[in-house]
Amino acid sequence: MPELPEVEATRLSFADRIAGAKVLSLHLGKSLRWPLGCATASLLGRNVQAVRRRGKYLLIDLDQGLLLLHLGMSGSLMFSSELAAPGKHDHFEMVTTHGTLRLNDPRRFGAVVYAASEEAPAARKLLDRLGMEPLSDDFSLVRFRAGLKRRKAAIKQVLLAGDVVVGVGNIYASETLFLAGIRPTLSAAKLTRPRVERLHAAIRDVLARALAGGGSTLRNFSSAAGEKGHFQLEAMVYAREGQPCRVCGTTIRCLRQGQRSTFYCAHCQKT
DNA sequence: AAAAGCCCCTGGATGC
DNA sequence: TGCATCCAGGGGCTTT
Repeated sequence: MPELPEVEATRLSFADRIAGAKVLSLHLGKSLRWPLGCATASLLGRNVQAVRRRGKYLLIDLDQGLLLLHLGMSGSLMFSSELAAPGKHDHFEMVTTHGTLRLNDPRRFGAVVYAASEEAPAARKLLDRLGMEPLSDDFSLVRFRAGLKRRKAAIKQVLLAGDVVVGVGNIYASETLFLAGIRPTLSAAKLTRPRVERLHAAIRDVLARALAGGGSTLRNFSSAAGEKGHFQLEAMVYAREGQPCRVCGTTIRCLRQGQRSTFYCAHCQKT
């Protein structure tokens, strides 16, 4: 479910409401990807100061230390003062004076990790490798181009890896490459300047539009306030194998790159 | 340093 | 209806 727009929409849906809250209890059930990294009791009484995002990680700042939270493939958050009883896949719960934050994650690829600070090893291990934020000013054309220049791997996989630019998941990787008219298998280093320009614009455009639409995706999504997104952007290629390209009618193809599906139009994305 | 594979886990869809 | 197989929006870790 969550690529950058969904993670950001999730953040926006509860950041203001939880800010200033005091932690009353904290519970990590069936283990997620890693252990929390501290005793839950040690977090009681701390205050939530803000919720930030870095890549697909949510950073919950406490007055001392922070929680890093990742939704993985199937995670979603709810924040409310009136939640129903926890279900089978609710693996993390933090009760605060402003409401209860709960992580539901069937596949358990998600994570909740405590770090004493953003410079602590527990945080750096996860954050250090992350590339530029696509919706921020530091995602400049010049830096994007420089980042791609030193990568010989296929552009689709470089986008997905997240060390040049973060937040582009498997759906948006296919979609942005279609919009930019670039073949997913092309080496990142070999992209011509105009192609890099088009890709740069496509990434910003698609992610910004998805976010503006309430952070919904091409599939299901609801924010931590339980609101569905209203993203009406239709997939041009994703999951459309065998169907006609919406632009030229050519049959959309699917290929495997690094154990993930890639969809593209061989006519609109010639090289 | 970079790239390629592997793996974590559950559920839904599909096919026999 | 039951069972096996395949696939899924992520990403850290280990091996080349």
